[in-house]
Amino acid sequence: MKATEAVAALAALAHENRLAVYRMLVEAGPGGLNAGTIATRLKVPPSSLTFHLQQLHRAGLVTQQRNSRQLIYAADYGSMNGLVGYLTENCCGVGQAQACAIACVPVAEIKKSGRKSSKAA
Amino acid sequence: MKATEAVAALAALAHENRLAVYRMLVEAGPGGLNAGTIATRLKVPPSSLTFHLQQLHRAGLVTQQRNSRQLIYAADYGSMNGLVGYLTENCCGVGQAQACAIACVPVAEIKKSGRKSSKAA
DNA sequence: ATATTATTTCGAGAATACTCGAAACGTCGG
DNA sequence: CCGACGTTTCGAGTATTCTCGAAATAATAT
Repeated sequence: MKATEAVAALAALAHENRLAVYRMLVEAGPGGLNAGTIATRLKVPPSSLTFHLQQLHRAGLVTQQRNSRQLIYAADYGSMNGLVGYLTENCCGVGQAQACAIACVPVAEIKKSGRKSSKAA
Repeated sequence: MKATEAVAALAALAHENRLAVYRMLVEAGPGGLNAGTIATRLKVPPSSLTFHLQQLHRAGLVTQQRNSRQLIYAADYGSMNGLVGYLTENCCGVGQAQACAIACVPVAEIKKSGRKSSKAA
């Protein structure tokens, strides 16, 4: 992932409504949701929602697919993982990742062993 | 982590220079770097860099500490992990995370088993 | 005290992003 | 074909962010 792409993805997520949309889609799973459903749930005017969905789509974070009259949006998990990987790349230096392995994305660890018991931030 | 905090963190990272600063600090490790070093490496005017460092600091992504004349900035790994966790929360629904576990943040998996062989995004 | 270094604050112009109503566009049912 | 539905495009006003030189602040050395 290039820096430009990462910036685009982060900018796309850096807005209250868009972040809410994205998380809604992440939770919704591969089936996604249609635009109207999202607009209703978030109480955002259709034209505003389109604006935000386009930002997410252009950034590659969500996919768009037509189902007859409806447009289905779904989270693109690959790009999400790419972004997370980009942020944590070379954490604590290239050869010494072990030095602070606990600090560098222990999310998966937490998810595997226990529940969400340690809210880091 | 609240939505407002996440938006602030994402907005802080959603800029070419700031993302470069942040990744530089993530790679630098807990020791951090002083402002001047960052400004020199990125070829950004001091006043501009301060503006960006403040954004990162206010968002809680980096810590600030004075060392005599120099100000040392370091990545706050806890907040980074919190942000990543927030993005991937409830992936594919609360009770059915297993359904698409591979899609939901396999970053740690990749880091553990092999090298960076599969560039997701 | 004075100079030197490291960094921040101030300020104002330039650029970019956000909101949302009205109108247009694709799709389906009758 | 025509109406209804779901969604997007257009446009203009409003708000926010970015940039960076000049001046101010903090810390140290002579």
